[in-house]
Amino acid sequence: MSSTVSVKGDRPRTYMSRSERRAMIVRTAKDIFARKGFHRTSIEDICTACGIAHGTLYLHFQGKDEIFRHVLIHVMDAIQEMIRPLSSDSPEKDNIGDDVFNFIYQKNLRILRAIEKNRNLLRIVFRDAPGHSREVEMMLSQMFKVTIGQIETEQTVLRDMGLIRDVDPRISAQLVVGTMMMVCLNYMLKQEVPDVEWLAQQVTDLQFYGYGKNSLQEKREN
Amino acid sequence: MSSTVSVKGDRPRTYMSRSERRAMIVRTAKDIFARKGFHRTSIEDICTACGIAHGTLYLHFQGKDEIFRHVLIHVMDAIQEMIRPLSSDSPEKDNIGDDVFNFIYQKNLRILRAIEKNRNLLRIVFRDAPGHSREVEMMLSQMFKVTIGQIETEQTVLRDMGLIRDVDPRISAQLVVGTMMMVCLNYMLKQEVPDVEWLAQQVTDLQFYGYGKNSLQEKREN
Amino acid sequence: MSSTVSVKGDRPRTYMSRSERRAMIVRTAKDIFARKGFHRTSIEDICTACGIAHGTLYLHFQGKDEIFRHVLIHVMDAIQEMIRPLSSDSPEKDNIGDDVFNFIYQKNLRILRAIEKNRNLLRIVFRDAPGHSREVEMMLSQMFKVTIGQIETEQTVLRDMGLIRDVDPRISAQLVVGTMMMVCLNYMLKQEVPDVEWLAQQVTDLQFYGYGKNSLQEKREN
Amino acid sequence: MSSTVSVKGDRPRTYMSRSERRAMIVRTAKDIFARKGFHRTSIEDICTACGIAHGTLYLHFQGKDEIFRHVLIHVMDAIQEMIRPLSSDSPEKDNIGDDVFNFIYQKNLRILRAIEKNRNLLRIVFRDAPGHSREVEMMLSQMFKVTIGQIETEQTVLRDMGLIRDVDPRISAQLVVGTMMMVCLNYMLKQEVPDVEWLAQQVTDLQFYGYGKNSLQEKREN
DNA sequence: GATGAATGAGTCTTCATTCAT
DNA sequence: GATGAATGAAGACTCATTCAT
Repeated sequence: MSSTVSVKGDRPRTYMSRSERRAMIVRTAKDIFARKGFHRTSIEDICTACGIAHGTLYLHFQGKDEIFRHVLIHVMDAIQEMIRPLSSDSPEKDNIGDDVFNFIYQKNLRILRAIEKNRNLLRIVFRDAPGHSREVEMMLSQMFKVTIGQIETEQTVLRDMGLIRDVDPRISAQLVVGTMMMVCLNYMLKQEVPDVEWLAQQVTDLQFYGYGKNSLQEKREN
Repeated sequence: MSSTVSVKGDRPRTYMSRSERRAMIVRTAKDIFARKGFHRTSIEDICTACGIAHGTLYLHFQGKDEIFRHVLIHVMDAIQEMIRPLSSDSPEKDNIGDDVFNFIYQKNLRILRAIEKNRNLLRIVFRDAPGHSREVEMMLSQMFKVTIGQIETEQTVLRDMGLIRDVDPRISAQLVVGTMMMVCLNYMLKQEVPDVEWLAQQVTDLQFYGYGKNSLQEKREN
Repeated sequence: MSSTVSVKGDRPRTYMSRSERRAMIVRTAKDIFARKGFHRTSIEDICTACGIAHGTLYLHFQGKDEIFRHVLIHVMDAIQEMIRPLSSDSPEKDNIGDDVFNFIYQKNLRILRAIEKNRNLLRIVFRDAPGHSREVEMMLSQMFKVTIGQIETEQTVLRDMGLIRDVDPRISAQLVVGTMMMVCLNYMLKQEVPDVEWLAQQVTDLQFYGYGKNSLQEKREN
Repeated sequence: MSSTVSVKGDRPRTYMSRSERRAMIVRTAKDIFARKGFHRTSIEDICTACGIAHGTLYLHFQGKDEIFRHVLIHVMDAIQEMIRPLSSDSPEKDNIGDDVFNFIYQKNLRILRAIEKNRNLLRIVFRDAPGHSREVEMMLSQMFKVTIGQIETEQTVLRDMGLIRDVDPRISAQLVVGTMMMVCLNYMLKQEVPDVEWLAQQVTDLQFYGYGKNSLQEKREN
C-alpha cells in the first residue's frame, strides 16, 4: 500500500537478458521436474534453485504450466534428435550395403545409449506429461505421432529399397517404438541396467527375425 | 444388503456393511479417476458421486491415496487377467498343436480386445500412477515385473516345447509388452482405432517373423 | 501430501448452521468494510474478525467479491427501507390533510435521521461500490434507479392529489435524492453534524418553496 | 521540446524536460484512470501508454499515489472552473438585471454541459477518489468544501442583492451541488442522457420555485 | 536521464483431512 | 455409522517499487 516502506534487497540481484533468464529457468526447472516430478515441484522450489524471486519467474513465464510446456519441448526435441530417421535422400542410404541387420543394430544401439543417458528426462515425458492439461496432452500426442511417423518413414524407405519385408510400416514402427519405450520404462522403474550392446543385439535380432521358429535365421543356425 | 433410513437431514442416510461401502467407493472412484484423472478428482467429487458425506469416506479409507491404491489394484488385477500366461502345466498346452502362430494370434487378439474395451481404466495406470507416491511407484514397478514375468514364462514354455526360437525370453517379453503398450497409448490418445483383428494379425506376424527379409514367411509368399 | 501429519485444531472450533454462518460472515464483513473500506480489507481481516479459518469462509462464499455483493444487498435494503414511498393506495395518504409541508418535513426528518445513524454503512455504497466489478456497478445503478423511482412515484401521487405543483416528477426526485446524498456525503467527509430537525426544516423549505424571491412563502412572510 | 534519440534498445529513447514529462504522464494517466479506474490501472499500463520505462516514471513521481493526486488536482481544477462563482465585485453582477431566473438558468446550463462533456473525468472523482488514502480523502473533502463554499458565496451575493429569498445559503448550496451530483451520477451510470437545455430548465425551475403548490410561479400559470 | 530486469510482501484460493453433533 | 461444517497448511500469482547498467 501507499505507506509500505519495506526495505528490499535481501538478496543480491543477478541481472540477465530476457532470453538468458528464460533459458536458465527452463534448464533449472527441467532438472527439478526430472528429479521430483511436476506435482511435487513448487514455484518456490524453482525460484530457489534459480536464485531468483517469485516475481522474476512470472516476469518471464505466465505460470508453472507454461514453464512445464517449455521444458517438455526441450525434452521432446532431444527425443526427436535420438531417432532422427533415414530420409529417402540421405547419403547414409548408400552406406547400408548388404548388411541391413547391422545398420539397424547401429541405430538401435544409438537410441538405447541415448535412453540410458537421458532416463531422467524421459521421466518428465512418461511420468508428468500424461494427465496434464489439454495442451500438454496435444503435445504428447503430437510427439508420438511424429516419432512413430519418423520410424515409419524409415521403414518405408528400407522396404522400398527391398531391404526389409513388405510389412505395414505403421505397425512395424509401433512395434519398434513400443519396444524402446518398454526398455526405457525398465530403466526408469527398476535400476536394472543391462549391457547396452548386448541389449541392442537382442532387440535387433527380435525385430528383424521375430521369435518364430520358421525364420531363415533359425534355418541358418541349424 | 443396504438399507435407506430417513433422518432429519438433506439426504436420507444409507446404511451399508463395511465391505459393501468400501467396494462401492472404490468402484465409484475408479470411474471418476478414469474420466478426470487423479489430480483433477477431489474427495468432494467422490463423495458426491457416492452419495455420502466427507466424514463417511474417512471411516472406510485413510485418505485419497489409499483409495487410489485400491483402485489401482483393481485395475492391475484386470490387466493381469488379460494376459494370463500359459503355465507349463496348463491343459491349453496340448491344444496348441502345430499352429503356434494361430495360438499366439488368438492370445494377441484377446489382449487387444481387452485393451480396446478397458482403455479408460488403462488411463489410470499410464496417466495417474506414474509420478505418484513412492508406494504407488512400487506397485507399478511390481505390475510391470509380474506382467513381463508372465509373458516371459510363456515364452519359456513355448521355447521349451520347441515351438519358438531360442531367444532371450525376457527381451522377447519386453518386446511383446512394449508393443501392446504402444497400441494401448495409441488408443488412449485416440489417434487411430483400427480393426482389431487386422491389428492382431499384423502384430503377430511381426512378432513371429520380424520385418527382416530372410524369414521363411517371406520365402513362402514367393 | 500423503505424508502430512500436521496436527490441526489450534483454534477451538465453533459450529454453526450454514445459514447462521453466512449471516454472521456478512454481518462482520459489513462492519469491517464500513470501517476500513473494501480494498484495505483482506480476507484475513474478515476471517480473524469472524474467528474462523480461511477455508471456512470459502465454504460459504465464492470469494471476497461475493461477500461484498451480499453486504451491499444488505445495505441497499436498509436504504430502501429508509425511503419507503407513499404508494397510491397507502392509508397514510389520508393523513396528509392540508399540511403537505409537514408531511414532507416528517419524511425528510426520518430519512436524515436514518442517514445520520447509518453513515458508516452508506460509506460502503459511496466509497467502495463505485469502480467495483461490472456486477456491482449494475447493482448500484439498479439501486439508484429504484430509489429515484420510489421518490418519483411519491411525487406523482402527491401531484395527482393536487398537493404539489405539476413539475416533472423524475427531475424532482433527482433533486430530492441528490440533496440527501449531498447531506450524506457531508456527514461522511467532515464530521460536522448539525441539528437534524433544523436541517430537515431547511431542506424541506427549499424543496418546497425554492430559493426564488417570488414564492408565496415569501409573500406570506412579508 | 522533446527529442528522440536512437539507442541500442527496443525502443528509441525520448528525452523531455522534467516538466514536459511530468505533464505528459499526468495527462496520460488521467485518461487511463478515467477509462479503467484507479485499481484496475497498473503502473505498467501507464508506462506503456506513455512509451516510457518503469524506472523513468519513478524519476518524476514518488509512486502511483502521487500520480493519482496530481490527476485529481487536474480534475478538481476543471470542476472548480465549471462552477466559478459570481463574486461580489464581479462585472457580471450588473448583467443580471431583473431576470435572476435566466441568470441561474444560464449558469446551470453551463455546468450541465460541462458535466456531460467531462463525465469520464468526473468518474475519477466519484469512483476512485473515495476510499483512497487519508491524503486523497482530505483533497476530496476540501474540494467539496470549496465547491459548496463557492455556490454559497454566490447565493449570499444574490441574497444580499435582494434577488433571492433569505434562505440559509449553506443548505441552499448543498441542494444545488447535490442536484448536480445526482445528474452527474446519472450520466455516469448512463441511465439516461436527456436534452441538456430542457434539463437545465427543469432544474432551475425546481431550485427557484420548489415543487410546493403555493409558489407564485404556480399562481402566474393560472 | 532512461532503461527494464529484479524484487518480495501481500493476497487470494484450494482441498485433503478432522471432529463435534 | 453417518454427517457436514470447520480447519489451515500449502501453493499460485500480482504489482508497486528498486537499482545496476
